[in-house]
Amino acid sequence: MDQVKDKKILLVEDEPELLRMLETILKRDGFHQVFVAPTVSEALSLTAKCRPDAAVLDVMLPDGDGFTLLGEIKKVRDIPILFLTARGEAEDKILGLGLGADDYIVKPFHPREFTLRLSAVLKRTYASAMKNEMPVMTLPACVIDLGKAEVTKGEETFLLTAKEHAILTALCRNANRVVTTDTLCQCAWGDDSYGYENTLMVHIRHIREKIEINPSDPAALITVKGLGYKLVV
Amino acid sequence: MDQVKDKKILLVEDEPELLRMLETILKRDGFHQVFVAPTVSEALSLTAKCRPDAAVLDVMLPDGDGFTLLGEIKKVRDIPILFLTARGEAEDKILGLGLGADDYIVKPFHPREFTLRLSAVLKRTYASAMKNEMPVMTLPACVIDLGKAEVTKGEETFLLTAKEHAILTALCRNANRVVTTDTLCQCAWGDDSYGYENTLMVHIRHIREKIEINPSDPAALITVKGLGYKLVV
DNA sequence: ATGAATTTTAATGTTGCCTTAAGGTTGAAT
DNA sequence: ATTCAACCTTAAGGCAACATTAAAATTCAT
Repeated sequence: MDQVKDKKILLVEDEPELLRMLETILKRDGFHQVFVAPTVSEALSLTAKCRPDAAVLDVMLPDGDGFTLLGEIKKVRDIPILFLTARGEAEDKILGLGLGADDYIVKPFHPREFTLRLSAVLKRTYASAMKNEMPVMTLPACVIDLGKAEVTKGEETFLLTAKEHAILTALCRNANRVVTTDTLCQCAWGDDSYGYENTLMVHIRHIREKIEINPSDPAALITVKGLGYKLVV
Repeated sequence: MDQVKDKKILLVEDEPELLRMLETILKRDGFHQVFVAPTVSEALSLTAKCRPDAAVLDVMLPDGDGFTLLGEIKKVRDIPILFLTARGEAEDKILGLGLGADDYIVKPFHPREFTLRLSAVLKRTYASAMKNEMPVMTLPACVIDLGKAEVTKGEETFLLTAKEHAILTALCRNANRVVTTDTLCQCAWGDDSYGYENTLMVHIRHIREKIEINPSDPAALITVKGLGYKLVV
């Protein structure tokens, strides 16, 4: 459960070829929550919508430069920021002056160096926060973050309610294994949980609405008739 | 007075030519307390004697490698360490695995990049110590300075009271994650904190009045019904 | 001791989560 | 085909959890 790889990365780069390459590298090295934007304006709206945990910015962008974008992002979210730059291109500006950049990487770069620097920055920033052991589950359709009590599906994130959180926690802890209805009820309502089977069903539906692509044709939260449910990851 | 330049730097490099170059660069860029050692053993004795504030280690050394030296140094002093490495030379080991390196630089490098990275590492490590242990959080609407126990929103600055400070500290330490009501009560009132839930709510309101644009429509201090609160940054 | 600032209590208002319940599907067994 | 059981879906109301406010109690500095 490498928490670093579960962080949401915002990639801002206008050159399509380089963008595709960066995305491929990230995905290959295990980052599965990558959001991309080719312009400053799109980057800002994405930041508001997806709440990334770190951003990688090219210095040169079609509708502005990375420095001002950094300022805008930092105003909204205090996340670590990594710059992409050509050799000699304002290197001292980036790290030296207090612009707020956390690191920068010089083009052309070794693919691994990219993810290494990103991981290092994330580790520094979130080291203390990552001690907490609430798991992050990655499904094909979404990411379930029990610590944040939220699930991110595509570009929207939903908050989990108390019951949903309790039920999903039980399912995540037993990922890929069937959890009986009784067990789930106990997790959500305590020992005296008889009579909540119907209510459980409603909550299952609500959870499916948040984690499934098509809630009526579940692919992750599978019901096993007569037994209970299982979360397939 | 630039504190960073006053820090003591330990340089461990066996190749005389490169060593001289590094020393020159450091001196030229204002670092005036530079200690050098060509071997692991000498580096260790120097560490004990001079108590450096940061170390720059070559990966390859005549009587051992930089990794084990890192371990030895970290055992004695918890200082930031920067690695010198040739391209491709065990790059992933250095940053990827939690070896404790704070940064690394690939040979051959731009002279200025060297001091920039070193400065950045020093700033990161000692920035909080130079001011105060307490973190500063930047939210869209305000800046929370726990060290000063104040929050600045627009043009006005509010002081935090003791309870507000305790609660906000717990929330900041767990930024973006849900903190249960119980935990918050414990942080503010100690172990025997049952019965303060209502009081907590009042304090939450007061905090919101200081950190939110519209305290009645919170954007940063979010309540997660049935679970607790989370501070979204 | 006095007054201001902080914390707590308590009473009332509000919200949206949880639950209920009614009707619909599905699939297996007869 | 019919029956039955298990599960699904939906919407609406109740109620617990949270919000809000003001005033009382406490603390603290002067």
